[in-house]
Amino acid sequence: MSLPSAVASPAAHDAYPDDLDPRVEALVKDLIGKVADKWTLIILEVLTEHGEQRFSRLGDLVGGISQKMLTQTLRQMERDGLLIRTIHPVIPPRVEYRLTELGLSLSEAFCGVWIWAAKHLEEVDRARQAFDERAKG
Amino acid sequence: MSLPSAVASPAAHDAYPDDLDPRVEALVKDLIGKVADKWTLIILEVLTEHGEQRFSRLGDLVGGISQKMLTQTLRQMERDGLLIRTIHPVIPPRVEYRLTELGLSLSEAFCGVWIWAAKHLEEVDRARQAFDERAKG
DNA sequence: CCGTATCCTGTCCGATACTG
DNA sequence: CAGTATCGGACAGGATACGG
Repeated sequence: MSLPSAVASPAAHDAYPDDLDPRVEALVKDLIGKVADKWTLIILEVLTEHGEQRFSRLGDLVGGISQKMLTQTLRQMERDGLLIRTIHPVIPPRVEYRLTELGLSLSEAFCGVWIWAAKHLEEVDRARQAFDERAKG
Repeated sequence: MSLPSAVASPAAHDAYPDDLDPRVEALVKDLIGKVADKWTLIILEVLTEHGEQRFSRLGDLVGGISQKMLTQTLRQMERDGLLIRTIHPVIPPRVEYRLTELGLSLSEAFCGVWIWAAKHLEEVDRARQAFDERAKG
């Protein structure tokens, strides 16, 4: 996927696609709201990095997620077509999750955000300290 | 910002930066969790597209946000160094918000996600219908 | 092992009213 | 205009127990 090149306008406006239809825009915002969930992001990253995984391993790799939230988030992602759930009829049961093409494409779209977070971690931390200092003094 | 080129590995792993230190990884996940909030995303987009804005106009442009959430989200973003709040000492009071360089860089990182959402809106919708159909039948 | 069901607590978030 | 304060309903999300 190639991003539209930023033009030299006063405020870097045109990096975003202009969806003129306000109804479409509302839908996009709504979709963003669902898909930009913390756990969804992390699961996308884990599955991208480690490939297909079974339920419990996925939970370990994600870290700090309850079984309930893991199930819930995985269901929503499955419903949205981001991943496929495969049940192997063996004992003990074995369920594996893997990204679809759609899921992988979303993961790639989020890639820049992960890089941003890793890169600017300390800068954000400093900003917070400065803010808190000003608020306190 | 240029993304690292995806290498031809089995599952497109290496698009993500590998932060080996688990403590750093935890911090990154935490930061993602805060920054990937729905309202934060939309405010980033609005300020990127329309430039510096005052409080109420911002609320209108965002759409569907309560005054409380707007204030709250703006404060957090200011604390994180994503935007600057300028108070003009006039009557009636006039407060303007504009992105910092940091905020703009985050906005750019999210750009790909907006494009993804706009592009795959219908695909997600179809996936949901198919899923619901299977669940019902 | 992979869930679902239940309970319970905290937090989100809108509505409303009030200040400078 | 741009907030702050407070209330209250809804829901997120953890802990636990149980079922297939």
